[in-house]
Amino acid sequence: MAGLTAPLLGLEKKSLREQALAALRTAITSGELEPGRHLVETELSEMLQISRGTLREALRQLEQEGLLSAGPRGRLSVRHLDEKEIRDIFAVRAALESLAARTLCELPDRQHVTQSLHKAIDAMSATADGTLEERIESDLEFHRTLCRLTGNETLLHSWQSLEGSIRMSIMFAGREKGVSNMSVDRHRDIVAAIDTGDAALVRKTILEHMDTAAATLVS
Amino acid sequence: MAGLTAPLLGLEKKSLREQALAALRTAITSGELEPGRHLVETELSEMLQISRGTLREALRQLEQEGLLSAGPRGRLSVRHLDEKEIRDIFAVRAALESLAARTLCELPDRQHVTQSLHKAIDAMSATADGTLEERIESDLEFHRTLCRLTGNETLLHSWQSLEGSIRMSIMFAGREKGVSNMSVDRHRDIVAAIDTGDAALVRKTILEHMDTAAATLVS
DNA sequence: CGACGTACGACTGTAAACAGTCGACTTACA
DNA sequence: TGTAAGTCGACTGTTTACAGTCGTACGTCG
Repeated sequence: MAGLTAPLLGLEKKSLREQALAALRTAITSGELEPGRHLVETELSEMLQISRGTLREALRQLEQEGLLSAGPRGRLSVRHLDEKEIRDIFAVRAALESLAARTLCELPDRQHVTQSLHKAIDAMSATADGTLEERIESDLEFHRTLCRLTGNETLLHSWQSLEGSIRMSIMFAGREKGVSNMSVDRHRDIVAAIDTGDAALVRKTILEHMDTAAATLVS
Repeated sequence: MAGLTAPLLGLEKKSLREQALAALRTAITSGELEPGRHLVETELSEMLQISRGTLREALRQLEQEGLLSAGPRGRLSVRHLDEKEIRDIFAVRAALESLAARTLCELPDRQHVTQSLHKAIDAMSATADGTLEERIESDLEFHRTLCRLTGNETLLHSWQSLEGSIRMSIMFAGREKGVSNMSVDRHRDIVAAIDTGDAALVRKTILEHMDTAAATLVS
């Protein structure tokens, strides 16, 4: 019975709160709920067919993820990201992923690490001709894997807290700029650097990658 | 009428949710709610004299801050930190504060920055003979200020998301180890490094500071 | 004409009630 | 005696209802 993970676990029904959370995240990053838009609880709750109480729990979570900003009297609106904020987000992201990469260098079996990362890169190649959304997702998947492989749960959690903001940055700034910034080769460079085990090189590679990405979005 | 900020804003009553949040944070970090303890919503809500709905919103927030961990069926318990997790937390903290310090180096007016930081250090000196809690608070206040002064809201937010975990680490691991790790001098070194504007030096100083702190807690 | 007041509408804050699920304990039966 | 079915209690998930607050539009009085 061991090793039968995913398929059987399909029975576990996600709570409405989680479903609402996912739906709202998607709605926001897809632009269906445009930045600056005021969110009215009663409206949303009947759109999503859930009660306000349940909705509010999801909203709190989104608020803390930085996708929503609170105005006076608890008034929520979709966060608007200006160029400075995007730069700031990517600076934090760079710091986190830099830590991740450095940590991976010091791991005993880099074998498994680079193998997993190559798999993620292959997934990116597969979506290279897909929609913007698909390419963004596989790109983020790579970077999330980078953090997960460190085994540092706190690091992964911090990164995921930022993930929504990152996705928003790319989607909005990227729509006009015609982002092609998610090159597969760049990611191979990162893995190669990790493979060498040279922490300084890895750090440098990641920081450059982030700088490039951020510059593409705001320039 | 301009410039009359703080005193007049005293009227703003915090919502019950925020009060509950603060109360629970305190209860957890003070050890009143010991690690591993199961939290029962109905119990807490009547302890705090608030409804479950309001409480649940606060719990979601604490969950995301990493102070609570979710078991099966949404069962919440106070998170227990082992030594690896403490090291992981401090690694992320180091990455964030390293970014903060580096950013401060590149700021136009380091005058104002170092001035504010010296003020925070003075506050630390003032509580040097106080209780463990007081010293921890003034220590965290210094590091929070470090992040705030960068002007990078995302950085500050990420750091604050970690703050509860940091406080927990110090309180629990520190209780037995008799933490004296919050030396005022160490912090002066950091400010001095920032004052030089040498990013590499600053980074090194911060990382050493974090290493020392983490080592004190887990060794 | 302008300042003040007032009634109404729109939302959020908060509370209380209902429903479903899991575990523990008990009981019946082989 | 051991095992399976059944019942009870304890929680969480979710919904519905109520209260309070702020803005707005309109009306009144100076």
